Amino acid sequence: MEPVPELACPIAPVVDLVFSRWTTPILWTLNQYGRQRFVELERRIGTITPKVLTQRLRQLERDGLVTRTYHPEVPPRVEYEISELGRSLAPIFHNLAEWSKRNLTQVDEARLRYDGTN
Amino acid sequence: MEPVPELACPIAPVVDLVFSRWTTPILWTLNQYGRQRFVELERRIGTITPKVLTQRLRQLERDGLVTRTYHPEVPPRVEYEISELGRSLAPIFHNLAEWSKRNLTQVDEARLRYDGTN
DNA sequence: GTTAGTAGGTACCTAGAGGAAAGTGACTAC
DNA sequence: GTAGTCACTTTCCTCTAGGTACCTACTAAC
Repeated sequence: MEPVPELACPIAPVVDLVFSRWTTPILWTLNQYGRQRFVELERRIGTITPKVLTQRLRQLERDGLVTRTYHPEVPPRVEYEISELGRSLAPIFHNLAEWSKRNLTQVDEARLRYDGTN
Repeated sequence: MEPVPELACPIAPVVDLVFSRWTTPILWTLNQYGRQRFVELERRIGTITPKVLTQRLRQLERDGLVTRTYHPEVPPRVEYEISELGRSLAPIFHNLAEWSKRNLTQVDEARLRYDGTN
């Protein structure tokens, strides 16, 4: 058995890309509510700070999952939209939501069982 | 674990469950190579430390995604196996691998484009 | 008697992610 | 002339996940 590096797990890159902190709610919100402005995102997600929201949006833009449109008005207006590439993740999100709906109670039960037997 | 502002995002719980740090390679390895011992997991994943591996395995066991079998021999033997519930994630892993294979190059291209225009 | 192997446990420590709060610039409405 | 809006930026600070290193009991084998 040869030691296999962590990259032997072929989904590690996409997990980093899509499921790192805050990126999932951002992508979900953009996918769900369509093109929206910075403050709309901020308010919908609720507890995210502007600094982190900016960081994550820049990263998502760099990765090509989100497109940013700047309107040089006063006050400035910036709109974010999920890209074609980002939208291709929608079925996966849907699968995850389905799995959640079907199996999350089993996780809760397992936890109760585990905590009960100790 | 953390305050739950991401309630607007219905997949946040399952993301915490399945895609938090180290859990994905662990689940993937168990799903790919079947039932195995602690050291086998350790060697296959490569860079994980025993402390963290123990922590994550405990958590996965508590969540019902992994089953642990202890054999009181000398030296002790413990086997880990993915549970039925854990195995139900396999299609999602497969989807992610497919998405990777099909779209990861587009992410790389997007990054080059982004870095090039700045 | 000391080394190796197993499956961890424990104590300590550090890097870095992320939160809080205030600032910015250009303009408008009151 | 002051307050408010927007989309951030900057500075400072905290917290904790994860890494390092060492320890445990038990036995066989050398």
